[in-house]
Amino acid sequence: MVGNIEPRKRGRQSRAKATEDAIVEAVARFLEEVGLEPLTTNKIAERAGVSIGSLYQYFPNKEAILVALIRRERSLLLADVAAIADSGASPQEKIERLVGAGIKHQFARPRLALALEYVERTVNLGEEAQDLERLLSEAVSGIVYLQFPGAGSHAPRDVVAMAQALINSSAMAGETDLQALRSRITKAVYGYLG
Amino acid sequence: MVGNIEPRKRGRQSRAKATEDAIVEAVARFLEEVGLEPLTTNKIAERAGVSIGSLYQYFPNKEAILVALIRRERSLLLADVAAIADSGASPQEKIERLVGAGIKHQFARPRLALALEYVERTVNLGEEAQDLERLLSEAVSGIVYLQFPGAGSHAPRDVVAMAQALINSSAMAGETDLQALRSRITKAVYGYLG
DNA sequence: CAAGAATGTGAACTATTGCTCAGTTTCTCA
DNA sequence: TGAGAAACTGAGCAATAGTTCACATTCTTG
Repeated sequence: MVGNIEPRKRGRQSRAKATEDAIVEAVARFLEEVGLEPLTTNKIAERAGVSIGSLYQYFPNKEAILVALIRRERSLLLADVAAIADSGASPQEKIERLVGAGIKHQFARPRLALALEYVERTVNLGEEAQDLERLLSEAVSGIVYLQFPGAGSHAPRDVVAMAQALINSSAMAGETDLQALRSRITKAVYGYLG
Repeated sequence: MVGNIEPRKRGRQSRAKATEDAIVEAVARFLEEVGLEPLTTNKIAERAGVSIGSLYQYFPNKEAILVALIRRERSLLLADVAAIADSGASPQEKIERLVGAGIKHQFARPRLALALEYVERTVNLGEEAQDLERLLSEAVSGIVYLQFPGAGSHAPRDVVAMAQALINSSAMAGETDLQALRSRITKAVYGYLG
């Protein structure tokens, strides 16, 4: 299952793009509803409403589809985080918004976010997905050090881990009061950093 | 009446117990060194130095071995946590020790702890493993509310999630200064609760 | 020791996996 | 319109999965 993770063919027609998207989205839904272990290429194709042959026209193997999904999700989050970093808001405001972005992202598809958390550590992300991860990490670090210049070297990593854990825990418990969650996280983060 | 006056013939059980333990431990090592997805019953048997037939004499299927492993690990942690809860220490001291127990547990076998975190959410834990989980959760709740009687209803769950995330993050980054980690976690916990 | 119980063995079966490929359908555009 | 390009199809292949079972070995005990 190790190998090239690039699409075999660059889709030129919109039909191709739609098929590719359908495949990635099918994996997302399967991870949400069933799980990682029973995920097979044939089931992916079936859910996507596509033949198994088509699937392998767009992805060289199963892992590549997971990586594409990770890339898709990470891009969404990165866009929000980058916008916050580049905004003219105060450092404190940026941190607040960062927490909000994390909540929004994970609450959008909680089970998917949880499943991908494991997949990300398991799968060999390609260069592109690793770049996203790096950009994301740098953006967060920048914001954290802006507000807490004296924070330790693992502060950004820890803050992300903490927030992620709190959000997950809350989402899986079915909470809906996101304002309350947001203030709990902010409290924990400032307690840790300040 | 089979009043369970078990003679417990020495040799009769020790060989069987050793085989069962070897199987469970083989899974633990495989999860640490390789991962969940490539885990197969034949590989488990091979690592345990046992035939595949023997494996199925002790466990009805692969999942059951994972559950047995989870039970083993949870029991270790529960023993420590219960001892802390039953000790005569002050509430604050109990919280300190609780954090210490979490660190000790996850740092003992970090990769295993991480892998099991995912498995626990995936696999259907039996009644016995669920009981352990419940007891653990109750013990932690008791300690948390002792020190923070006014804490919200999800405080114990959140504190555990936070601490777990910080420890994981630290362990996977290869940190060794456990005292520093402990104080960081305590800070985050008190920041969140206080 | 003898004999039954407990424990251990591994070839082999079935189902399923990831994946291929020879061929068909649909689209594009001169 | 028709012919080449793009997209799609699905039966089927080799590999591997989980699991079974008929049999061998080792232990316990009268």
